[in-house]
Amino acid sequence: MRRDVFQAIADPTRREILGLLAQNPQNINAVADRFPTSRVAISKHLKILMECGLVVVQQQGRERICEAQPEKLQEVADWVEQYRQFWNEKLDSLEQYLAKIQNKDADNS
Amino acid sequence: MRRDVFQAIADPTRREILGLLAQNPQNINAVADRFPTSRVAISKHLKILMECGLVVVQQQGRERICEAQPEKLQEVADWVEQYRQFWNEKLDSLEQYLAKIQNKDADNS
DNA sequence: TACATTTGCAACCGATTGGTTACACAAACT
DNA sequence: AGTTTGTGTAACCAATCGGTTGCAAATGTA
Repeated sequence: MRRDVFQAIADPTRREILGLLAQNPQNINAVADRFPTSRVAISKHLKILMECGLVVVQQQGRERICEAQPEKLQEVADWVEQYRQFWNEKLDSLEQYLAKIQNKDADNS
Repeated sequence: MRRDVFQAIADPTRREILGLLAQNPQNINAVADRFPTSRVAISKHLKILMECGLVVVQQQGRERICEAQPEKLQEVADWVEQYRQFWNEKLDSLEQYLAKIQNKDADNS
């Protein structure tokens, strides 16, 4: 089952989990304790995050320490970035428009 | 029904639609013609993109011209950006590590 | 007026999603 | 040795998703 970063971060719980793990790595139960849902549900979310490389796990005895690996978010950043120019241009022309009508207003006053 | 930008861009077809509309605005049938799926399916995707503000529509007679409004991607950019420092730090320490073992290697040669 | 085009909406469908409970099992304490 | 702790897996469930077909309605055009 091929996992996709965009799909992984679509769920707000998974985004929150990534936030927690970025602050400090911790085992699965510790993560699950922070949410109202069951351990199994969180475990499934973690599995998805692992499958797309946003989280890595390190076995330590019976515990599995999960760590955030947000480099994979680069793919998302790149995709968004291609629209940056697009919306900056629109904002620029809006600014020019606003500047123009402000000047006009000043002329009329 | 509250739509969320993260959920909207999770689907590859919707990301592609946004790409098409960023190149040039066009009506719903024109978009649908670019995909192997039915018009209704594309129409549903467009509805989701509209509901979260990534696409705006302008009625023109019987046609509805769809236009990309990628400003809403700022929310995604902001979320990703908060992890930038995190992964830059990791890359930095990797670089330092690589530099270190390279020096060691040079010493040994 | 008759016809073609563009679109929305309702009903349906199979697959996926996010969740649950129940059970199993190895690692670590007492 | 017995018990607690951390985790995986299987079976199930309701809701959502991405897709379909069929029909209706409004706007253009011949």
